[in-house]
Amino acid sequence: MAIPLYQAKAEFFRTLGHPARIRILELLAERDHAVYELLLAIDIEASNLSQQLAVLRRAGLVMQRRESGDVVYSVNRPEVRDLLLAARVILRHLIDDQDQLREDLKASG
Amino acid sequence: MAIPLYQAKAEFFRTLGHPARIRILELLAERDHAVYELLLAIDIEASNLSQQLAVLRRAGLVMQRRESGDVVYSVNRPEVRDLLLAARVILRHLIDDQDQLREDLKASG
DNA sequence: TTTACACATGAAGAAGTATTCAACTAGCCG
DNA sequence: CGGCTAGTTGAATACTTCTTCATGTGTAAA
Repeated sequence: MAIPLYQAKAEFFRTLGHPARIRILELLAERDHAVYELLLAIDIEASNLSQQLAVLRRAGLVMQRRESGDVVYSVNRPEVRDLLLAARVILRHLIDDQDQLREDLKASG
Repeated sequence: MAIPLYQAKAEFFRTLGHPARIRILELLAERDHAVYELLLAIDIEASNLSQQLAVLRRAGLVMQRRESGDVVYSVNRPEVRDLLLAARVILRHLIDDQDQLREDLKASG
């Protein structure tokens, strides 16, 4: 095996690099969700949702269980919440920067 | 414009989803580096390195300046460090989980 | 057991990203 | 200025990842 660590990191970030997977994680960070709930919230095809859930499962980020009829997913690593938060902070700054740039251009042009 | 936020987040994570870019950010999180230093540390072609630096620049994560002859890069958003740290923590757990699984398999098989 | 529903999987074409090569630009020194 | 070195860019091909569709599996109710 022995995958270099920086490659594992890159793979990990790529796992997060999809709009549907981000939404899934954010919903699951709030509380556990059944598949049909995710389906209602996310607006993609059922089979696509399954694929994305499979990606997250393979990465070890979420877990599946069966509960009185339907399949319920939960976040396996609570730290995911911290990560999403850290990302949100940076993104906020990046977007502010962009807005600032736009302002400056408007003012000078 | 008006890109949904979860899409911006996904894009942001994809920006980090490349081994070379991770290494660049980690090196720059430590201290500023000239391009030739990155080149020595990372072992990819110069033009490839430039491409990856361009990706990070476009994302607004790093900055370029010229300093007595050579081009020096620095991290634009100090919070990147927090993010990389949060990722490291999760990754550590994920890898531990995997190891544990391997152990269990070995013990039971 | 048969039917029905909810979810998962495999495979294939479409879409996106990486790596490489060749050509270009910016700054520096003779 | 002319040529040199360091870094960047664009474009082409190779590689990954997405999305969709057809099919498979599991559970529950009839």
